[in-house]
Amino acid sequence: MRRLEPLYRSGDPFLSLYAVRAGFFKTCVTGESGRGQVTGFQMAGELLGFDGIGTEQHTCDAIALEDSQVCVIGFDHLEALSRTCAELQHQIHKIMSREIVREHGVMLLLGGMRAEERLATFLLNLLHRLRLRGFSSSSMLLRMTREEIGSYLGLKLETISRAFSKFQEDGLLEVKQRSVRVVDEAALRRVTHEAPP
Amino acid sequence: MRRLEPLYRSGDPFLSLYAVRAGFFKTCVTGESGRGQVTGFQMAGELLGFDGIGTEQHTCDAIALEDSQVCVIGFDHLEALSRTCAELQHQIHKIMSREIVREHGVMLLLGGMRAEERLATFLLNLLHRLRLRGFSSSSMLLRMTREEIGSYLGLKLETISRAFSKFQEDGLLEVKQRSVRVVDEAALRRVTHEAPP
DNA sequence: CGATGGCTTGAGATGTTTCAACCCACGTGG
DNA sequence: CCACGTGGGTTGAAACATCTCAAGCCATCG
Repeated sequence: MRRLEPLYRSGDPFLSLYAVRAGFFKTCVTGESGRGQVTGFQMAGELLGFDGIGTEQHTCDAIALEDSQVCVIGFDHLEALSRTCAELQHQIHKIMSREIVREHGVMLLLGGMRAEERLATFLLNLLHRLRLRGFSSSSMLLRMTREEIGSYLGLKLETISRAFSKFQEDGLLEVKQRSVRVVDEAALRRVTHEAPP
Repeated sequence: MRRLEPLYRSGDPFLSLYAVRAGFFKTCVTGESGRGQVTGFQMAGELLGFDGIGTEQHTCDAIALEDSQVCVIGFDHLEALSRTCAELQHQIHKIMSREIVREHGVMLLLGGMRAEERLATFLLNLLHRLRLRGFSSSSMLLRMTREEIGSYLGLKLETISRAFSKFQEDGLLEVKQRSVRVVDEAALRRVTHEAPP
């Protein structure tokens, strides 16, 4: 599928999970008040669609941020299969549990952290996930806009932009538009650890 | 179990889920930086412990906010059982999915709402859950402190206190310590809907 | 009855948002 | 091939919401 195309939208009937085979997605919810929020970014190897199981309808939008390929996993089929394979069954539970825990982390971030702390946490998380996939360098090409990062982190795009500039001034990053090189990873990590009393 | 006793703590090995039979709990995570955050409140009929499946260890603390009783559900047992009963299996998936969706809602709240909007949303959600349990009145007795509400909503206790006072002044609530009577539910709902552009 | 934990309220400090202007990179069509 | 339009990004100054600090109040319990 092509960039900016939706994989599914809030309200669509839930039939399948999707494994990202290649590409990059964002998921976003829209509240009653029309306000929207990015709830996550998904890259190759990650699963999408768990939000729909509870209500038989998807409750958020999944949008491709670059041309992508997904593997469709019929959920009925998956449930049937997992009844015959305890290992598979357990894996499903683990993946959903990890999603819950990941969101706890986001709540911690949204609930108490400063802008720079949020961005540093976000960048380190991205870096970590890229490394798990063998991109062991410290450079990355962001697939999302400042606005999308801001939405995810509960900040405005201007604030994200300022934080990037600050990190660059302080020699933690080299930022050229969407490309980010982590110059001083230890210092970036320190930013996420310093807690104001 | 008695008030303020932990049902489980972060780091405890994961063995079981817990169904709240009676009483009231909070769950809270603690980040690297020592910062803590309440991630949810659970009342009778709700399930606790899903955070532990992914890592075989609990990743947050569950604390009783009043004397409570839980039903322990061995997870191995539950998985075995659900392999023989598609209906049960599906229920488990649904419950976990709903937990994920609930957290999306909290992210929306933490990411973009104003203090009063957050508190109004929180109170309406509590009211809703109490009504599902047959407490159809518009009064409730809060089981948590202002500080715990604040932690959950990403605000300081003083801000919660001020928001309560404001709602009282405006005739939306009657607040006497922990007891809250919703006087104008429609107006409270309106507070949650007005979005600043 | 005094101590304690929880709650309220005020005033000033702080961090983020808002508004506005401007810049830059990229792609398109003349 | 260049000019221009557009979406995304940067930066500054002022407005705003929440936090911080501090003082005081109220209920509960030993």
